[in-house]
Amino acid sequence: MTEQRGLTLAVSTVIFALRPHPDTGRLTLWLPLVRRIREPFRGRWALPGGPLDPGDDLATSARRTLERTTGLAPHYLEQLYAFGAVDRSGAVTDEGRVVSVVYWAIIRPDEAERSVVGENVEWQVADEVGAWGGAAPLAFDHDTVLRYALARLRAKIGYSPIALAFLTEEFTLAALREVHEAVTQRTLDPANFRRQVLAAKTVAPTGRRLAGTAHRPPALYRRAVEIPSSDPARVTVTEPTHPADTDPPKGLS
Amino acid sequence: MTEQRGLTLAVSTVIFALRPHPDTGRLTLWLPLVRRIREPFRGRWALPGGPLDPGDDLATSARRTLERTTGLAPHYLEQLYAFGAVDRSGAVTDEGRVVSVVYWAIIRPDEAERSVVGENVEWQVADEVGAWGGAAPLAFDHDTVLRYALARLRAKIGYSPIALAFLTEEFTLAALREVHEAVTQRTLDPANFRRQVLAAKTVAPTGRRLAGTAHRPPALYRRAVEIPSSDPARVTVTEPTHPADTDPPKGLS
DNA sequence: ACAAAAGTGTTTCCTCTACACCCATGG
DNA sequence: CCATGGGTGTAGAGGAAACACTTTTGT
Repeated sequence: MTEQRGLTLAVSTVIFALRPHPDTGRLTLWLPLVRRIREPFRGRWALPGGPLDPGDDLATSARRTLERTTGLAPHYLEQLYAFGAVDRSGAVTDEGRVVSVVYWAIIRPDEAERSVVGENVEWQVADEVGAWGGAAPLAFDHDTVLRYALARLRAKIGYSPIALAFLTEEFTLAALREVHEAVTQRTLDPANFRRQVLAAKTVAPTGRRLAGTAHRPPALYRRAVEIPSSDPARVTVTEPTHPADTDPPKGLS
Repeated sequence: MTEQRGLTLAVSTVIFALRPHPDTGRLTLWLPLVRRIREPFRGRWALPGGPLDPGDDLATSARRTLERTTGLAPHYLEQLYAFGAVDRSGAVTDEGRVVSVVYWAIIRPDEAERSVVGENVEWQVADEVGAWGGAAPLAFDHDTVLRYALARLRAKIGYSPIALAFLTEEFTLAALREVHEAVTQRTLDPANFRRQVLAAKTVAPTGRRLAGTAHRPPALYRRAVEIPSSDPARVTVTEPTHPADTDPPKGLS
């Protein structure tokens, strides 16, 4: 096969972490954005990323971007989608066309705390970013990308144990519930949530309890399953995946 | 951004259609493969595809491949995954590395009938192809790709109306059930299947009936919904996707 | 009449939901 | 002893699975 002139393959990453909202104090999704210092879209915020190094796998490139912008390694990393519309950089620029393979990642808030925020890197509230968040549009088609990543995260947390990737080794069921509530933006019944989680056997009690809570001390739990990879090369025969996927609920339709 | 030497972006497509199995006569999944006439993997079967034309969108490229190999337009087309392992062509070849964005498609059997089968194109039974089917491995990492596409199709048919893409304008509920049975490889209770499909309101009766059946004439139905696109640019605010997709069953976990 | 599939009814089981209620700790 | 969340119990609604039974055609 011949090389294609005027075509660049880039890898970008949507990096999610949970932090309190600056106004309400409620736990919400944040992500780091990078201010563009060159045309096109100079001055606008964009997802961190860069051209694919020919020596790197796609996921490796995503990890590298993550390390570069936050200094961290992800606790979950999944390919989101390949975006390749001809006009996705606005008009086709002189430098040619860019196809982006986008990944999305989850990092833990305790680690995000000590993340090194570079000069043109800034953490922002996911739902208040870009045109959909009432702010200036992100560069390229990154508004669409971010919305799609949010949709995937919010769908997938419903049928996959990825919520665990937001938590430290030991955690209470209340903390796990707060992750679900923050991501899906709706409150859950603590009693029913507890039963569903325990029935799924994705967590196991450590036997220890959290002290100093001004109420009955809650039991501590740990992960009882590995957070599943959606890498096609690692998927077993019986298990499908997403969902891309995006995966989705139940029944026929 | 600068161009990357030694890196080609290709688009391949997994094209599914349903036909009777040559031995058992039961409805099964088939797909067209292309015999490679050049190194690497000369003589081996491969998924149809080719390098991305800089003037084409990714989906456009997939459609072009489909038209070239079968002469047809798909009734369903969805991006599957971007495969980019450094060594996915075996060793890194002289021509350099190839990253493939893979799509999967559904075409109708009545159309597949009159599909033009070229010299090095052959329709084969999906589950009997490649190393997993007990035959010679497919070229590149196409065994993995095909298995992933099959998993996605089999998962997605459970929660999305894509089964309709295998059928003509008018169809019986038995025909729709046979599509589900052929794809998932398990039999379904006709009574319960009927109720689930009707409750989902994805089909509507045409008022007409199918005659000449050696039994009570079944009612004919038509699609009552568009088969949803999973293109991120077309996804609405409320609906997630896979899916990735691949999406997946219900409940927490 | 009989076979064979269409289509309806019914029972059982299981899960999800809502919400009442008791438990254990800090102040 | 009171407030606060942790944790358990339970009754009702709804859906899925299994399967009996009736309907309508061709032969």
